Amino acid sequence: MLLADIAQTSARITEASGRNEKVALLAELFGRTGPDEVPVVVTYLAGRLPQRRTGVGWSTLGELPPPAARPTLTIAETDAAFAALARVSGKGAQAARKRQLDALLERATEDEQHFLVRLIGGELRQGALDAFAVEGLAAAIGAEPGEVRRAVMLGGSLGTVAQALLAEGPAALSRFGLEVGRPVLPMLAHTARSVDEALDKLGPCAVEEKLDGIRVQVHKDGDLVRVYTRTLEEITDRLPEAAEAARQADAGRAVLDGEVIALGEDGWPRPFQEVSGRVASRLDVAGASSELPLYPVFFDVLSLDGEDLLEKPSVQRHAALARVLPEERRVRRVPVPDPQDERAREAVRGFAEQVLARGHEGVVVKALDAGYSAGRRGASWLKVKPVHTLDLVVLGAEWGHGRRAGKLSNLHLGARREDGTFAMLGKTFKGLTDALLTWQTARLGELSLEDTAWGVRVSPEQVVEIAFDGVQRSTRYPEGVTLRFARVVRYREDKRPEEADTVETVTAMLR
DNA sequence: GATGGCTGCCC
DNA sequence: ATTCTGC
DNA sequence: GCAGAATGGGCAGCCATC
Repeated sequence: MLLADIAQTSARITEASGRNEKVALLAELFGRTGPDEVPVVVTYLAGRLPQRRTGVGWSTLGELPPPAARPTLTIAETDAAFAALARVSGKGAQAARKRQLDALLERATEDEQHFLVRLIGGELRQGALDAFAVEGLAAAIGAEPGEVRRAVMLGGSLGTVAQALLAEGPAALSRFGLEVGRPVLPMLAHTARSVDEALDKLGPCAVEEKLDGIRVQVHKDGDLVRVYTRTLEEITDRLPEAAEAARQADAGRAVLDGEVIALGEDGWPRPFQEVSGRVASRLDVAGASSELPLYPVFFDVLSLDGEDLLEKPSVQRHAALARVLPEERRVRRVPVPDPQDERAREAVRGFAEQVLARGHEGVVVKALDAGYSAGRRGASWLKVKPVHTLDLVVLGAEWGHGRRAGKLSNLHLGARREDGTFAMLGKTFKGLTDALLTWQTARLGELSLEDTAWGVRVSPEQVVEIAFDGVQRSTRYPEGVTLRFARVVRYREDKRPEEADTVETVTAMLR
C-alpha cells in the first residue's frame, strides 16, 4: 500500500464532519489493508508514529524539500525510514536526522508531505484519533466496537490487535485479556467542584486522598517486577522503590495502581517538581534515589494471583488491595456507604480538610460498585482539588491555530509590581468560549502596542480573573514563579489594572 | 566546560 | 494537565 | 457522555555551539 492512500483517507476524514462518516472512511481503508501493513496504517491514522521517539519534531522539519510529482512511497518504506531515524544517535545526529528526514520528504508528494508534517508534529487535526481508529477497525471486520476497544486496552497496542483481527477475524478478540507484565491504560477521573457535589453524583462511595506525584502501574510476577507510567512507558529501572514495594506485597502475582511521591524529613510531601525530576532521572538512579527517596502508595489492584479484577466492583478490589499491602502502602481512605447521611458528609468534609492540611493535593471520590474502566475517564471517579483565583492583567496574546485560527488565543498574564509595572507569570488559553475568543480578539486589537510574528503586545489595561491549582517555581518567568493549570474564569471589565493582584501575593503562595 | 535549543513525557 | 465544542 | 482540539510549565537527556 502507498502512503498516498493514507494521506488521502486522512484528508477525507478531516473534511468529513459526521462521526459515522469518519468511521466509514477508516473502515474502508482498513478493509483493503493487509494484516502485515495494518499495524502501521492504524497507528498513522490514529495520529501517531509507532516509534515512541524519533528525535525529530516541529523544529527539525524546517523548510520542506520540493515534493515528488507522483506518489511512489510505500507504507513499508515510510515505516522503515522512521525506524532508521529513531536509531540515529551520537555526534552528528541532528544533521543526520535532518538529512534522512529530507530524503523521505523528497520522495513524498505535496499531499503526503502535508500528512507527514502533521504526523511528525503530533497534530493530525483530522477530528479522529485512537477511538475512531478502533471504531473503524471494528466496522471493517464486523466486530463489536466495545469488544475491540477492550482488546486494545488489554492486549497492548492498537497495531497488534488490528493485525490479529485482520488475519483471523473477530475470533481473535477472545485472545486478548489482562496479563501480568503487559500494562493497561489506567483509569482516569473526572473533576467535581466540591466533595458535596461528588457525593451527590456517586451514591455509595469511598473518599481517598489524592497525592501529587507520578501515577504508576506495577506488575509483579514473583520476583519479576515492572513499573509503568500513565502512558505505559516502562520506568522500572528509575523507580527501585516502587519495585521493592511490590516485591513485599503479600501476593505471588499482582497488578497494582498507585502514585509515587516524596516526603520531606518533616513528613510533608515534597513539591511535584522534585518528584517529577527524580522520576525522569535515569543516568544515576542510585544517587538520585539517595538524594530524594520516593514513596509509593497504592489505591487499586487490577489483577491478583491469576484473577482478573477489572470488572469487580471497586469495593471488592479495595478489599483485595488491603489483604496484600500494609496500611502505610495504601492511600488513606474513608468509606461512605450512605452519602446522604449528614454526619457522614461532615466526616468527609473533615477528611478532605485534613488531607489538605497534611500538604496533599485533594481527594478522589470513587463509586463503590464501579469496575475499573481502563483507558477511560470513568464517571465513577471524581477528583476534587482546591481552586485559587487571581485578578491579573493581559500583557499580550498569541494568534491561535486550527479551529482558533484568526483569533487571539493564548493570553500572556501579568501581576502588578509595587512600582506599577507588570511581571509576566505565564500564559493561558483555557476556559475561553468561542464568544470570548471573538470578544478578546477585538478588545486586545484596540489595546495593541505592537504586532509581532506570534501575536500582539498590548497596553496593560485589561484585567482578567484567572483560576489555577497552585504556584510553582519557574526559571522562565522574571519573578521566579508561575501558575499551575491557569485558566480564564471571566474578564473583569469593572476592575482597573491598579487593582490587579500583586507579585507579592503570588510568591507568598510558594512553599 | 558552560550554555541553550529541542524532544519527550510528567502533571 | 483543563476547558470547550460537536456529535 | 465521549472524543478531540487547543495549548500550559517543568524537568532530564541529547546534541550543537561557543
